Amino acid sequence: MIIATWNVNSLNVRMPQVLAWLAEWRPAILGLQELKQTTEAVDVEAIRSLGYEALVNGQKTYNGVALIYDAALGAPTDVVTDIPDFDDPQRRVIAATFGSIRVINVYVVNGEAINSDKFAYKLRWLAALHAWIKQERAEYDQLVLMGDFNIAPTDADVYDPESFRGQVLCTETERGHFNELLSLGLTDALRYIEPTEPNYTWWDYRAAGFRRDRGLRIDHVLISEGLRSRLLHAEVDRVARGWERPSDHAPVRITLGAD
DNA sequence: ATGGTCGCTTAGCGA
Repeated sequence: MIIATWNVNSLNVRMPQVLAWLAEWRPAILGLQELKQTTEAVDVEAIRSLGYEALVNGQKTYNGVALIYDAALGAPTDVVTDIPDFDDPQRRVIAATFGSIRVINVYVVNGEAINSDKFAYKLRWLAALHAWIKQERAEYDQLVLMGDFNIAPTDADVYDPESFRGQVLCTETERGHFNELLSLGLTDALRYIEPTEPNYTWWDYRAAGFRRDRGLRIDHVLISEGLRSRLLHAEVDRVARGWERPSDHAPVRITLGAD
């Protein structure tokens, strides 16, 4: 089974691509970020027409996340749309349990610049996420934490590490938060499968970033031990990033074998 | 060369 994450940068614009991608890859579960539309505005009927259902946590203009899942999986349980005990008007979280697998889909705060209020918000957000995931890890043996983390974990995940040194997405503080999540017993699936390839997931629209392969690996799929034993494959789908009118992010998908 | 391009909403912000 395939599980995937994709920052679509407006679901309104990207819905045709999402539908084409679902039809091509038939993932069991697809986490989306940056819907930029309200829950009510999402065209769930189009998703249903392909045999999928959707859990949506949207808002107007900014943020917004969804979990699209194969209807054959049946109804998910324990749906969560907020980090517990963390007051946040921004819609950045959707989690649900599908059979034995707990899936948490996040759109981590970008943070703008290291001296900004948004960066302070990012660090508070990551601390709250860690506390929550610690609890979830205790409760669920098979857990997926995926999404747009807005963190490049190491210099190997950056096309020009020197130019990004100490900059937002690449600070040691953010990388520390990412490593704290791994310390909860999670494995970076793409790094596990591909230890050395850069595997960028985001390229700036500006200055022909994709054509020149000036990218960062900031979208991740983290899996618990109970799923690492089932991990067969992990891959960045650069083809979708090359489509007409693309998102600035590529999908990341992992393949799990049978229990 | 210190910008560039998208998307949302309509001049400026967020990424």
